[in-house]
Amino acid sequence: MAKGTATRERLLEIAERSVLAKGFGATSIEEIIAEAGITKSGFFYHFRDKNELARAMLLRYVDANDRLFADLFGRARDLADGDPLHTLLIGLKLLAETMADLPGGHPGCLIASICYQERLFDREVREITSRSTDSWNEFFRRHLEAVFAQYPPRDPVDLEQLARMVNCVVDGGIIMSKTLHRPELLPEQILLVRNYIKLLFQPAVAVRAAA
Amino acid sequence: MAKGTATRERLLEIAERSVLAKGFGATSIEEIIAEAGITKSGFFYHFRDKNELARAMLLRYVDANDRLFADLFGRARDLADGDPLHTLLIGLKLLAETMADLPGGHPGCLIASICYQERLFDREVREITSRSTDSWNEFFRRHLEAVFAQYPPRDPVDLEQLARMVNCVVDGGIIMSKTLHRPELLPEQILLVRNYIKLLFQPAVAVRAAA
DNA sequence: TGTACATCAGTGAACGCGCGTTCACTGATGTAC
DNA sequence: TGTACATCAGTGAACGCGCGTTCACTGATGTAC
Repeated sequence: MAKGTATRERLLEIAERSVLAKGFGATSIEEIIAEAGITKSGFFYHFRDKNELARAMLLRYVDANDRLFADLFGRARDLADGDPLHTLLIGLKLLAETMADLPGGHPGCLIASICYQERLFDREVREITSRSTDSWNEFFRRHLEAVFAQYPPRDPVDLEQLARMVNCVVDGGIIMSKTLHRPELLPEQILLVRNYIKLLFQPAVAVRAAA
Repeated sequence: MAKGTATRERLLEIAERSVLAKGFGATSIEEIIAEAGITKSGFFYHFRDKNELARAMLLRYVDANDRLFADLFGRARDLADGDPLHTLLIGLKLLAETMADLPGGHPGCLIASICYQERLFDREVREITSRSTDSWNEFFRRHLEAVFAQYPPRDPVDLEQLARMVNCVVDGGIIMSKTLHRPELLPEQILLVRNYIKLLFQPAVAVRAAA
């Protein structure tokens, strides 16, 4: 990695931590560069202005999340031998375990942070947040549709709503974990929405046969 | 209402709107007083400093929410003739309807906003957020325990976790509604977690008898 | 292999502006006697 | 009922500090010929 790229990456990482702890408006360039050990002009060599920092930080966050999801659910599919219900259930379990293993708990969701400070950002940043939320909803909807094709639900259910519920529970779980300083609540909630999906789609016979 | 009390209330209302739109750090006293039409010194007559504004704003928000919940679930109990499952299901339906009726969608949850800017607040403010979250969790847990006493769940379930799930779904639903500019997603998600509770506790026989 | 030039990754100093906070003061209303 | 005083709900001016941004400059590395 080139020298400049490494510095830029460090700036983004410091900025993300600070934004999740104090918000974008209260995160000053001054403190970012203090921690990074460069001067203010060095910062402006990498980013035209503060909004470009926001954009770059957000893209980095979304990308990391996309890769994590693809990795976890790719491994889940391998483990499930292609069965869609098992893939989804194993994927959610892996997600819960990953969240449980984060030292100090989940640091926070940048999308949620930005949503509570939307006035501070330009249209482009806000569009990235809604596009990536849509894409995560789509991700779970596709998984649920594959499940639905093979497993009739025991209750009528809208798959789009259920897909959104997974993301809502994750975002809400992060907030509750942070507010109560109880990191275990996020994985707990992920496993709970997983239980709902299991209850909806897993045939009662299979449960008894497996037990 | 005395003159000063009305001004103070107006300041808190303006501050809350601004904090939910831009965050506490980016909400300046200057713009609050501009909208309220008083001078900066007038502001400092009502609040010793910015942290006292935060405290007062948060207490006002928590209090309004407590009263809303008490009102909705009080009406629900009347309508349900004391049956705990019906009380909870009707209460959640009333909650969803209330959220659906908010013009322009839910403005945001102050607790969530503060959680994404915790470094900006003193210990007292952070303690209020965690105490009120605990009390809302308790509120749903008590309702669920009353249900559990009369309706055996079709699946083993931890009532504390389920109580937390309701609050997680609400907080996550608010974020998704705000991010995607789709106010209908919040009531949709409340009804979905209501469906989970219904599926868990409502006896299959009763469903058919009622139909 | 040496030279000229371009690009990269910054430095250092200065800017104007808005921010939170303080202080001395004031006119209107309430209260004691 | 009048007077003295206290409290309420502010005004107006000033403060120092930190913020985001700009600008001219620089030493190290890469590239063309």
